[in-house]
Amino acid sequence: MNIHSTKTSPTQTETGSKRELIIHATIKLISEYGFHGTPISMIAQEAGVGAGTIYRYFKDKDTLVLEIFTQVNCDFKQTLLHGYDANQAIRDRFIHLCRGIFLYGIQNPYEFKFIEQFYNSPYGTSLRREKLFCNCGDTGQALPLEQVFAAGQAQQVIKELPLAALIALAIGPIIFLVKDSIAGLIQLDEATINNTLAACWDAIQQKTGPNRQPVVTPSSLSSEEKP
Amino acid sequence: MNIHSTKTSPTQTETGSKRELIIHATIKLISEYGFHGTPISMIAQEAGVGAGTIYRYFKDKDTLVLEIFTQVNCDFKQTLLHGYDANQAIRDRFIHLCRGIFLYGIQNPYEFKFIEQFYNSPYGTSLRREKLFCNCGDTGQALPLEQVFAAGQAQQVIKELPLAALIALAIGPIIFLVKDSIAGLIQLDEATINNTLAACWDAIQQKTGPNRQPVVTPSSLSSEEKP
Amino acid sequence: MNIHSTKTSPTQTETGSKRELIIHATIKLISEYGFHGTPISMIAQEAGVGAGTIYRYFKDKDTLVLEIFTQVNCDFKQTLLHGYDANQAIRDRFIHLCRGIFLYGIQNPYEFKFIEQFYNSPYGTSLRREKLFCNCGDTGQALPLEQVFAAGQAQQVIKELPLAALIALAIGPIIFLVKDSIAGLIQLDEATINNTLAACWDAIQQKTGPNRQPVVTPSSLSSEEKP
Amino acid sequence: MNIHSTKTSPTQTETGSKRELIIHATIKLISEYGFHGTPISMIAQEAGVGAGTIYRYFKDKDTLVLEIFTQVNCDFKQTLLHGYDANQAIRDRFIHLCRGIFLYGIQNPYEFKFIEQFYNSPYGTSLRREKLFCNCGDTGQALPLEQVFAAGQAQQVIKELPLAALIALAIGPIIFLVKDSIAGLIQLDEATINNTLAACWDAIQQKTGPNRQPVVTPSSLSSEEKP
DNA sequence: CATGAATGAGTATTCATTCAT
DNA sequence: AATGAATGAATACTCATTCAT
Repeated sequence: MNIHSTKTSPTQTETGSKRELIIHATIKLISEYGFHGTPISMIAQEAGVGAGTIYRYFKDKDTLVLEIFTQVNCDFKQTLLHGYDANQAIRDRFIHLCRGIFLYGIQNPYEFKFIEQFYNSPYGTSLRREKLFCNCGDTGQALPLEQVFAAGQAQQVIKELPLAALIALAIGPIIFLVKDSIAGLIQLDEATINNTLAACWDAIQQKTGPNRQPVVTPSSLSSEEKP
Repeated sequence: MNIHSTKTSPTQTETGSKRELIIHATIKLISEYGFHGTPISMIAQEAGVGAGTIYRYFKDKDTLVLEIFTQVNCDFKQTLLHGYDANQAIRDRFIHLCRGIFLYGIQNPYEFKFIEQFYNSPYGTSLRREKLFCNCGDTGQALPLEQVFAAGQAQQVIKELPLAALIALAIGPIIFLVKDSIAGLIQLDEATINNTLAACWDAIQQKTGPNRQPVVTPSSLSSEEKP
Repeated sequence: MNIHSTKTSPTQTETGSKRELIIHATIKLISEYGFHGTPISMIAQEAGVGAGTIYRYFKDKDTLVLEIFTQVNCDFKQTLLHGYDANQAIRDRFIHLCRGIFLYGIQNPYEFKFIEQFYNSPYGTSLRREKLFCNCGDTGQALPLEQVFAAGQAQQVIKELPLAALIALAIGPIIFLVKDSIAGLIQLDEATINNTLAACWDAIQQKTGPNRQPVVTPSSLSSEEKP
Repeated sequence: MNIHSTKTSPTQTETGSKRELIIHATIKLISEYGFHGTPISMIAQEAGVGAGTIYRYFKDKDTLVLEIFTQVNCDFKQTLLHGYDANQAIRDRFIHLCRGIFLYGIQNPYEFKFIEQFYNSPYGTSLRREKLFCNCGDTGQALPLEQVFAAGQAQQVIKELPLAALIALAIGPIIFLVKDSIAGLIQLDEATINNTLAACWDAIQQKTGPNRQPVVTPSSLSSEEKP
């Protein structure tokens, strides 16, 4: 399951070994230097294979990255679903999925940054983050986090916000924090993760009590001032 | 500082001189394709100038981008501080700053994505997002959002989370949503903005009432259980 | 006569002033960096004029250099003839001309190196050093040094060597030494100059005494060894 | 050191591998046009290789030229020492070394001019011609020609002139003549070479007989006359 | 006349891709 | 299958030359 543990033996009898080496090298380097900042020759060197060899496994550089993204993204999604129980309470399901993102990012920093790089590139403009949780085999059914939100709204435990906003409130802070963590700006201990997850829940949960507070809105989108 | 004397020339497209044309083209293209994905020749074409002309205004490509970033980032920060009153309530100040990010992103999509690209590039690894709100002239004092958080924690209206986490909870969702908005995935009306801002506040505010709920933590970072 | 002494006044009323400034700058820079290593812009800056101005005085860069060479070379030749008396003894005439080269090189290092640069460039391949002493207005008559050599051979005071060889023996050492002097590798005092000139004369003079010595010539041009 | 294994391949032009082709082309073109006057593309074309290929063998243009110079200069020096016997008479040793320069220049015109170009370029300003005869492996001991001069002066067969002057008198004419020869201005037969070498010896040898003649020196370097 | 901003052809260098071994 | 030498198109940058002011 862990991609990095493939180093079984020094001999190259392992089927697909080279392919894996190439994939690892690509993820690592592109996560750091980006698509255009990572020459094929660098990938070949990091992978310990000849440059020409890469073209035996992938048609060209674009295909290489696209295929790797598909695979990594799929792994990522499946990781999230591991231990997921659709019958749990809304909040538990929410926390489960979001914690999964946290953990995945911390444990797979290269893959995490690779995915981010991809979404920030022209490639990722069409595909969008909303599809982050699309099913791998693509059965077409609604995605887990969306299901949670929909169910939560039906039960009136989650705010009546557009889906995109809910996703942003849930995922935005996590991506942000994981990046900082990978950059070494913060050491994410379990307490911080838990508290942050709880805070994310606070952001989206429908509050019932009297401490709701309206937002003052000085109509700032339009440039004309009110008298 | 401006090479051209900005005299309003008879021709009409002349608005802002070649330097401005180059800057605009650079922001637009790099915001979409990134630094390495944007050749100088492409910038020249988009700006409608000769490639050599760019080098009359900027020493090299690096300088071009760095100078533009400095300027754009400065504009951005000053926009945020416009109308900001440090004597207002914590929540109001928080909402003011965060709304500013929203509005800036919506009104200046290229600049917004350009800043994002920059922070995600090797350039931006040292500079970090935490410094997003640093002062332009750099008086050295604590940054506005950090001040709000510090003051809020002192007043016990903001959660006791690490600064990085608070920033993530505040800014993460906004960046995420603005990107989706720029990508055309969501139409951000004022209600959505306001509600999202309120939700961000919910994420960081210290709750006092009885509806606090602990997070179940299945100790997922380390494999060994704590007794 | 000295080109460098044109700095009469700071005001630019001096007719032809700009032209002279350009010529000075060109000689200085090309003597140091060579033709391809000296951009027009650098010449303009050194001369303190606009780049476009150079094209008011010279058609293009090639013409600029060619014209300057012609002028400098002419000045050089005329300098050599200053005080020259065709009625003096062969040796005196020889020494006079050769000393002139020495002095010219030491007093006009930029011009000297400029001429050298020119001869080492593709330009100078057609023109050749044999024409170093050609007449300025080109009256077609034999050149001074050649006349000296011819007269000397007629009087049997100069060796029966090809003209090119005599010129090489006379001028080669001087050029070599002046270059070293300009490079700061040797301080040329008058004694050294005089002694070197005397040595040059020794090289070409027809020896009459018994201390003539044949050269052992192991036929080295062809690769086959003698048995 | 040689990338290619120099195996004699079936094709015929393959002599010397791409690296050699590049080196030859570089020497030929730079000897004619100089460093700045010789684009990489021209070298590639002359060598019959792709421009990119050059960079497989040399880091950049500077390295290309520097490496070639080192090699050519080393070859040159070793050629001079071939058959050299430090126990011979001063004059014989002198003639041997100087003849070597002659022959090398005639047989390797491109290499000869390449070396000249190099010494006349900004590169060669630090390295100087005086080091022309430095040892390849650089044992640090005095250079052959200098040794000859020193020994000759000790034996009072060579004039008491500064070393630089002696070198100039010895080498200057040869370089001059070889250049003319390469330019096709003179056909150097063995007699001319031998006689020129003898003349060079005449220039530096300490004369003992009565035909020494003082030089009239009209104090030309400084304007003030000595009393 | 003088200028220097503007330009595009030209230069050094890199890199995705191919192909002979 | 695997390699990496070879390539040329593409990229950043320079510079001779022009021309509007």
